[in-house]
Amino acid sequence: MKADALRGHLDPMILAVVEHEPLHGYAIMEALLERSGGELDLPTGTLYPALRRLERAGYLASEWSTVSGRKRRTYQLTSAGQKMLATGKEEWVTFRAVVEGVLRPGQA
Amino acid sequence: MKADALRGHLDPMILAVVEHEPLHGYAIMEALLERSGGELDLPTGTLYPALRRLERAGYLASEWSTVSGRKRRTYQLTSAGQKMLATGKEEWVTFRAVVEGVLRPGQA
DNA sequence: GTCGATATGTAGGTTGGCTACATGTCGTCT
DNA sequence: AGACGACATGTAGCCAACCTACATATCGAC
Repeated sequence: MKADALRGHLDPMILAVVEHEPLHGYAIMEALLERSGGELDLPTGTLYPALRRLERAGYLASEWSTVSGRKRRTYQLTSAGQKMLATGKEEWVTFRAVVEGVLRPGQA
Repeated sequence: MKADALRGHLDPMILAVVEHEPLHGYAIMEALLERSGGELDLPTGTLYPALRRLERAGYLASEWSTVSGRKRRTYQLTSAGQKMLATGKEEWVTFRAVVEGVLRPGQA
């Protein structure tokens, strides 16, 4: 998968994995990897700046903790984040329709 | 639809509309608009540089003509472009699976 | 003779995902 | 003891591509 393909689609994906349970960065990485069937292996230079961006925008809130000697920053969805996620899901459906209308991926 | 969403997906879409008939830039714009149900209205500052990029990369070949006093540059798919288009379609299917695996767009 | 559709193009800004680097803990194996 | 891999977080700087805004020109209709 090309790198640029993610542009503009990563944010809702991150919000989606913390929708039902707060997770820390590393766990978010693992969740994305698992939910994508091993395809989405984000470098830390992508994930951590994205998390800070989403927090600065008010879609996530974070809290530090220490688990067995390791520091964790756990993120949870805010209510603004919940709205953003809903919007993102709708936009994805539109986007998919646009691409498939043009691409007709089933056709040779 | 957010601007960045297109990133990395536009190239195969352009190749797709000239797959079966060569078209000039303006006609490509209209074809994209029509196939996307009016959603994909590309600014010229996006389309024309993209066409030149695709030609420079060897996926399109162009030819000038004049139709009722107006100059047109008509693009057609090369064999490399055909391969690229096929690859692009496959990558789209993968990408869609990744996003939907993470997003679960049907769920509230 | 003005305006909208047709037609093509460039310059420059922005942005977000990437590479590469930096730091530190913990458990396991040898 | 110490080396190594998994766990855990982060920054600096690069770059591609999509965008806004601008520039140019023809044609038909009003």
